[in-house]
Amino acid sequence: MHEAIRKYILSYTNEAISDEEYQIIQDAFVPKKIRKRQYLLQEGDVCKHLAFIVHGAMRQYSVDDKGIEHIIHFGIENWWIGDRESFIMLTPSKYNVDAVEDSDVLLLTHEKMQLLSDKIPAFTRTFSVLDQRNFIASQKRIHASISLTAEERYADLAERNPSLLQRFPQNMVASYLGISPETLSRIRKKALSR
Amino acid sequence: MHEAIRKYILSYTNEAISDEEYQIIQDAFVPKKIRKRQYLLQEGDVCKHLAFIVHGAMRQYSVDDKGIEHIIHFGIENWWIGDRESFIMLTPSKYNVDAVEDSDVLLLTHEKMQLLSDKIPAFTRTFSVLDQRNFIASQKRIHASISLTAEERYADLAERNPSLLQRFPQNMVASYLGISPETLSRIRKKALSR
DNA sequence: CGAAAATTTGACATGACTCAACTGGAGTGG
DNA sequence: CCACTCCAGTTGAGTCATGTCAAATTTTCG
Repeated sequence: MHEAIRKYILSYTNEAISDEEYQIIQDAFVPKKIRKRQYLLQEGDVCKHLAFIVHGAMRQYSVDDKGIEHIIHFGIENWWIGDRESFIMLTPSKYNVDAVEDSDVLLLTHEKMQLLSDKIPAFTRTFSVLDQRNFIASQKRIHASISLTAEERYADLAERNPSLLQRFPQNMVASYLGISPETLSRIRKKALSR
Repeated sequence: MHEAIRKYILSYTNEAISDEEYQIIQDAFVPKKIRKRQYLLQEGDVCKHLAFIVHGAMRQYSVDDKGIEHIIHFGIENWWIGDRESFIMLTPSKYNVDAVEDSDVLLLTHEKMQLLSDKIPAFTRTFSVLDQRNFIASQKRIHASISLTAEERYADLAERNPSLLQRFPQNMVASYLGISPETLSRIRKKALSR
């Protein structure tokens, strides 16, 4: 299981990881199985762990006054999930995180993350690159949301992240795009006839 | 002018900066004046500098096929501006960055940034905190855009960032919120009568 | 197989956009 | 310093994209 995180870090930095370092990493990450529909984080709790998804599919979402879910983040293999705001600030989260498929994750607490950042340069670099990529991805998503129509946003997602469309049910994709399930259904129908 | 960046870094890390370090920092940042309407970055160019705004107001935006501008980022004193994607990936930018008021900025190239990251721990930490904050801010903006109405998004911005409303003309605020200037005008009128 | 959930479809409502006209203030040149 | 222009902002009318609600259909899964 821990092998996954090793490969992941190696994919971000081309310098080697020593056995000692690998040991530290192995101690820092706690493996956990999360069954479909089980929560990793519930609204109101402080997000104590970031989770590295080894296998499975998860989502981060809020629920509004009307009981409607708004998905702001999907996670599949080799992605991280968790509420960064709550994790860093130690404030109660406004979000829920749960599993959409049975998932295997590696949990990392804030303290362990500090530890890794201090002791393992390759890890520091990995996280800094990750932050940058996240920033860029967020920027793209914001741009899409203020400048594209629902239809264009769907096409954009289909092109950029086709795997998400296969992995998550359509109503969740609609929520992620910020449109109603009915609208997404109609958009897809229209897209087929091309 | 460089004093501003020193104060800025100190506000992010409570450890001191030595005179040598300060010298390195001073060498890394190139001051520049940018007049209102002048470009810092034009679509198609690679973003060679991130700019730290010492004084002034700037914006980052794209222009669509219909010639409509979509503002994805505002910058005022003590904020950074530039297209991170282009800056990091060295790809041509899809965005323009220009000054909304006469501005004083400090320019930082990618190489200088690497240099500072390597040599000055306080700087590394500053940037890592900054990335985290950016990530959190982006997350909030995405959440707002998929779950709130135009009216709620305006109220949200007015509460979170009132200074932007005073600094930037209304049509730009509308663009930033992803709504038409007319709609924003109506929303404000409605908000007044409360 | 049967119940529950997801998706599709239709009819209708509405928030936001577009286009156009009007208003007022800021900047410019004579 | 005034007259003129220009641009931002406002307002109104009509349209369109997307949402809402409800019913029908398909899929999933116990």
